[in-house]
Parts: sequence; structure tokens; C-alpha cells
Amino acid sequence: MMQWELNTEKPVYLQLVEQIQAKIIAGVYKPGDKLPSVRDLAAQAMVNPNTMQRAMTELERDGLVHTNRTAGRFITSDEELIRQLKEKYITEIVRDFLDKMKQLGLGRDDIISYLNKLTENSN
Amino acid sequence: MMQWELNTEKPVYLQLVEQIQAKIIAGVYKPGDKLPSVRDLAAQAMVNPNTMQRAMTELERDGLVHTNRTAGRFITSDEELIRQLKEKYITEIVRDFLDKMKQLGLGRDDIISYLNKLTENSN
DNA sequence: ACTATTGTATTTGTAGCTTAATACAATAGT
DNA sequence: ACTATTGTATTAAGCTACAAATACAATAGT
Repeated sequence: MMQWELNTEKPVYLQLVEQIQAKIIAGVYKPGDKLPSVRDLAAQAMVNPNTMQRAMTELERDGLVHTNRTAGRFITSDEELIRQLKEKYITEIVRDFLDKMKQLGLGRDDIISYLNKLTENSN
Repeated sequence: MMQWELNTEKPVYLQLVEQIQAKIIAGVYKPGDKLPSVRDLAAQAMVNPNTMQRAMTELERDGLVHTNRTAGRFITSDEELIRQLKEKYITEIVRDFLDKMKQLGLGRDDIISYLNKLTENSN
């Protein structure tokens, strides 16, 4: 059972994709794991089955999940692929972050400083 | 003259808001500066005047710019307000970043590691 | 006073997303 | 072989946000 966090700032199907991707990268969904059916997932997320289906199509396009017709859907067993995705995804997030900070005129030291300040009471 | 970077991943007017905000925060646009007219700005950004107008409306809602009917628009002279915005905006960006990394199962050390890796050849 | 320039308001078009309702297709499990 | 369960495809409809086109309003500058 997975908890879903959906807002209105972005298309729902994209949020679904991102959250599943994150679970795969973080190892919550492990290689080879079976996913619930589209209908079940949709019901959990309180979303139309078509929307969930669309998210699945995206994930399949990237090879992260595959389907055995009526047997259901599974997380890929290709751990190398997952590793690559992880690297790519993280790099993208960090790059975006650094770009934004740079745009605000902040340099490396400023960034470290803010990170320290905001991670004091977490982790 | 300002260079604009627009993509299709987000509403254009929001991108405009963010980029102008960034310029204000970074001090490129200074307190009291006069802005070009909506039409000129729109032309520069190759955007419909209404879209630029909408961005301006947002900025005004936050008090970052104000307008003197036909005299034009000006950046606020309230430096304290700008400072506050800067703090709030940066905090938001850093928080979002940290949340994303956490969702991927990465801790503080991982984050530092990635930052070091990706800032080696910049700055 | 005129007028060009400014901001503003209103209306219309449009594209993408979401939901919905069904129908079809394949096969695992019995 | 049957059948329930799975994924998939199709069509339609409505909604919302955004963008575009146009007209209006105010006034600074002359």
C-alpha cells in the first residue's frame, strides 16, 4: 500500500510517474516486484484508471516497468538501468537546484551555508 | 535589455515572474528602477502583452513593483521587503531540493557529495 | 488641449488534462 | 474449457488555465 500525494500544480499523471520513480530509485519498490493492477492503483490514488494507465505507459517507455499481459506489471529486474536512472534523475535535480541558486546570485559558499542552516533539525 | 529563457514545462507568465523576481533578488534590477513598458517587455520576451501583464500583476500583488498609471512601472524601493522575499524564496528552493533528495532516500552526506561533484567545474 | 504612451479590462479561442463509460484482448488459475 | 482478472483501446465530454485579440482608460509630456 502506497500513500499518494497529489496537488494541482502539475498534471496528476506526471506526479504519479515521479512518485513511483522515486520509490524505485529509493529501493522501496525492488527489482522484480509485482505492482497492483491498474484498477487497484487507481482506486488507491483516487484517480481515474486511465490516468494511472497513462502514468504506467510513461514508466514503460523508460523501461522501468514491464507487463506480462494478464499476469500483471512488474518493476524491471535490470538493476543497472535503475542505477542509471538514479544517477540521471539526481543529477537533474541537483543541476536545477544549482542553476536556480546561481540565478539568484548565490555562490558555492552561500549554498553550503543555506544547506547547513536548513538541515540542522532534520536527518 | 534582458534575456528571457522560456520553456513549455510551466505557464509562461510564471516563468516571467520567477525570472524578474530573480533579477530583483540578485540586484540586477535595483530598488526604484523603472521597468520598460508592458508592451516593450512583451516584445522582448516574444510574448503576448497580456501574458506579461499577468506577470506584472503577480509581482504587484507581492509589492515588488508598483505602477504610476501612465508613467510606467517601478521596482519597489522597500529594500527590507526585497530582503524578506529573498530569504523566503531561497528557503523555499532549498527546502524543495532537500525534500526531493530525501524522497530518493538520500541523506545529508549524499547530498554534499553530489554538490561537490557537480560544482567542480563551475563557479 | 492634444496625443502618444502607459496600464487595464473584456472577451474569445484553444490545447491539455481528467474523467467517464465501454468494449476488446489475452491468459493465469482453476 | 471456463472465467475472472489483467492490460489496452476508443470515444466523448467537460473543465480549466493559458494565451491572444481587441478595445478602453488615464495621464505625462509637449
